[in-house]
Amino acid sequence: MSRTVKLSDVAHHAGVSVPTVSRVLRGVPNVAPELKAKVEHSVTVLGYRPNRLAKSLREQRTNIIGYLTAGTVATFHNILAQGIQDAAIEQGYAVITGHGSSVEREIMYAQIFEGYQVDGLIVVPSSDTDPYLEVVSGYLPVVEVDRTIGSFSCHAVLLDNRGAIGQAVDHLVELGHRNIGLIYGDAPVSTEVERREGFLERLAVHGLPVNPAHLASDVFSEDGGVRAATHLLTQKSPPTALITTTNEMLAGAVQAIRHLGLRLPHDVSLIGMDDTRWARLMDPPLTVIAQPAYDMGYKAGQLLIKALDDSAAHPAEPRVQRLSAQLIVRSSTAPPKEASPMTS
Amino acid sequence: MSRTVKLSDVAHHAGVSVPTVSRVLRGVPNVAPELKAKVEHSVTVLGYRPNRLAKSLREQRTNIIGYLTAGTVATFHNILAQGIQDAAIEQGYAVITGHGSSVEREIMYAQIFEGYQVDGLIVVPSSDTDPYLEVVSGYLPVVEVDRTIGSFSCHAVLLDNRGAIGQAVDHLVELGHRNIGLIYGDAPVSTEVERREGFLERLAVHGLPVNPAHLASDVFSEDGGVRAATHLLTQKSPPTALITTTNEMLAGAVQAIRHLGLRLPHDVSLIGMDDTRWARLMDPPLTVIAQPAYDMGYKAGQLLIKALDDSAAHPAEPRVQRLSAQLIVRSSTAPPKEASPMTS
DNA sequence: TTGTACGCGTTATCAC
DNA sequence: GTGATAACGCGTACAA
Repeated sequence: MSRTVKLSDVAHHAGVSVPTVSRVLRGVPNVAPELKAKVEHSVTVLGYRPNRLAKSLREQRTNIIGYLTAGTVATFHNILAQGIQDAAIEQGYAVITGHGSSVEREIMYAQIFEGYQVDGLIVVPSSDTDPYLEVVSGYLPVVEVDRTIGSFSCHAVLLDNRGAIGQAVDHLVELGHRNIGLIYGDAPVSTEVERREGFLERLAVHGLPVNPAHLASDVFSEDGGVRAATHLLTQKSPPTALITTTNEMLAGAVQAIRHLGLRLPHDVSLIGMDDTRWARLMDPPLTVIAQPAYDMGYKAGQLLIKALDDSAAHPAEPRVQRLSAQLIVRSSTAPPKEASPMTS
Repeated sequence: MSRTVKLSDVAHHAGVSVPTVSRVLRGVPNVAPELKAKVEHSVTVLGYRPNRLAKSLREQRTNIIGYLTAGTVATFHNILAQGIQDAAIEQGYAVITGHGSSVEREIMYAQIFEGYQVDGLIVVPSSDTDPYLEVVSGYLPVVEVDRTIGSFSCHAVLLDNRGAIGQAVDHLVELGHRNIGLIYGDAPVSTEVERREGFLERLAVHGLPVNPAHLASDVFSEDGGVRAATHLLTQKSPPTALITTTNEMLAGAVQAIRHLGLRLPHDVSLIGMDDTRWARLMDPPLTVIAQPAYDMGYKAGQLLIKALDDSAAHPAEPRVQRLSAQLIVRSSTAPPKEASPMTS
C-alpha cells in the first residue's frame, strides 16, 4: 500500500463531513458550490486518491474483469509476461495487466493500478522519460524489465545488452568482416542506447574503426528496418554485415535485402534480435541473438515479491539483474565476399 | 459479484464465532480439533469462498501486482488481448489476466479471479471439456472468445470458422485444385472442429469428393504440422493443395514442404491461418486467412460489460457473435501442376 | 481455547 | 443541503 490519505482526511482538512466529500467526488447534484470548491481544493492539496478496494467492497462491484486465456505465447513480450504470471501465481499473487503504448497511457494505467491498491509494479517503460514512474517508485516497489528509465533508483531485470551485441560482433569479426553496419531504433529507450554503445565498444576492442555512415537509426518498426537497411546497403562502400537491435527491424532488413536483389548470406551477412519462429523459418534460417524472455519475466516477478516481503525489514536497496543473451548461429552469416576468414 | 456466503454464515452454520472460522481457515494453531472439523464441514457444505477484497482492505495488502508493458503485440492472442484491454479501459474496467495452458490451471485461475470478486470473465477455453466453467457461468457473466465449450449457454465472440475455411477452399477450387488436403489439430477445441466441418461442407458444395487420406490431424503445434504435411505429401496420390487450420501447423507445413524438396506454389499450394509477420516475410509470401483479432477482443470486452450492465434488467440471454475472416491472397497459391484453371 | 469489539475506506440511508 | 450512522467481509487485539 502507499500514502494513506483517505476521505476522512480530506473531510477534516476541508472542514466538512465525510459523506459530503464523497458526494462532491462522485458528482452528486445537491452540493453547495462553496463546499464543493473547498473540498476540491483539499483534494488536490492533499493529493487524495480513491481506494477502489473499499469502493468495491461497499458497492459489491469491483470493475475488474478476469481474462483467462489458453492462447499461444510466441513473442518476446508474451513469454516474458508468462514468466511474470508463473512467478506471481507460485507466490499467491495475481497480475493485473495494462498495455501502455505511450507515456500518457502508461501513466493512466499506473494510476488505475494504484487505485486497485496493487502491492507493487512491474513495468516495461515505453520511454526514457517518465516522471510519473519516478514518483510511484517513491512509495511503491517497482521493478523494471527489459528496459530501464535509469534516472531513478529501482529494481530492474535487464538483458546484458552490451554483451549481447558484443557476441554478434565477435562472430562477424571471426568470419572476417571488418565493415559491420548497425541498425537500431531511434526511440529513447535504454535497450537501444546500450546496444548501440555495446556495438561501438566491441568494435574498439577488435581495433576496428567506427564508420558513422554504417550506423543507421530509424523508427523502431519493420518499415524503419527497411529504410535503415536500404540506406546502409545502397551507399558507395556498404557494410558486408548487418546487425539489427530489434526483431521488428530485422524483419525490415530481410525485406530490404530481398528487394535489393541481394542474397543472404552470400552478398551480406545478417544478425538480428530474438529467436522467433519466423527467424528459424526464413530461407536461409537467420542467425539471431536469443533473449531469455521467460527467465526475465520470472526473475522480475520474484524480485518484486521479494522486495514486497523485505519492505518491512530493510528499505530495499535497488537491485539490478543482468541476464545473458545467447547467439544462435544459423545460415544468415558467412565470411564476406572478397575476404578470407582470417583477416590480419 | 456472486453468491454471498460469508464467514458469518459459516460461523452460524457451525455454531461457532466468526473469528474461530477465520482461525481455522488460516491454519492458526490453537483451535480445538472438534471445532476445526465442524468448521471445515460447514465450509464445504456451504461452499464458502473467501473474499480477497475484504481481506485486502483489512490487511492493507492486495497481493495483486500490476504489470504494465509497452511490449509489442504481434500474435493473434496478443492483439486479441489488446482489444479486450481497450474495451475495458474505455468503460472504466481493469483486467486481471491468467494464462491457462491446461484445464487444471484454468480452474485455478478462475478460482483466484473469483476470489478477487471479478465482475465477469472472458475466457479462451483450453479444452472442450471444462465442467468448472459451466458452474461459473451460472452466477457470473462469462464471455468466450475464439473458442467455445458449447455445452453450456453463455456469450461468445467467435470466428465464422466454416466461412473462413470455405473462402480458402473456394480460392483453391477456382485455381483448379480438386485434391485439397486439410491439416488440423487433434485437440478437442471448437475452432478445430468447426474448421474441419467447414472444409468438408465446402467440398460438398463444389461437388468434390472427400478423400479421407487427405485429412491429417496431429498435435496442434509446429512439429504436428511437419508430421501431418509430410504424411499428406508423401502418399501415392498426394493433394495438390494444403490448408492448415492454425498458424503453428502452417509453420510446420512450410518446413515439411521445404524438407521434401517441393516448391511453393509450383509443386503444391498452401493456405494457412493468421496474417502474421512471418507469413508475409516468407519466400514466397503466404496466402492466409486473416482473423479480426483486435475486433474479437474488443467486442468480447464490450459484450461482457454490456452483460454486466444489463444483469439487473434482463437475465441476459446468451448472445453469440460470429466475425468474418478475410482471405489474403499472396503467392503460395497457384493452379495445380497439370491442370488448367478451369476444371469442369 | 473461544468470543467481543473494532477498524480497514467507502457508499447509502436516514434524520436534521 | 448536510452530517451522523450503518454496512460491505474480513482480521486482530483484547477480554473471557
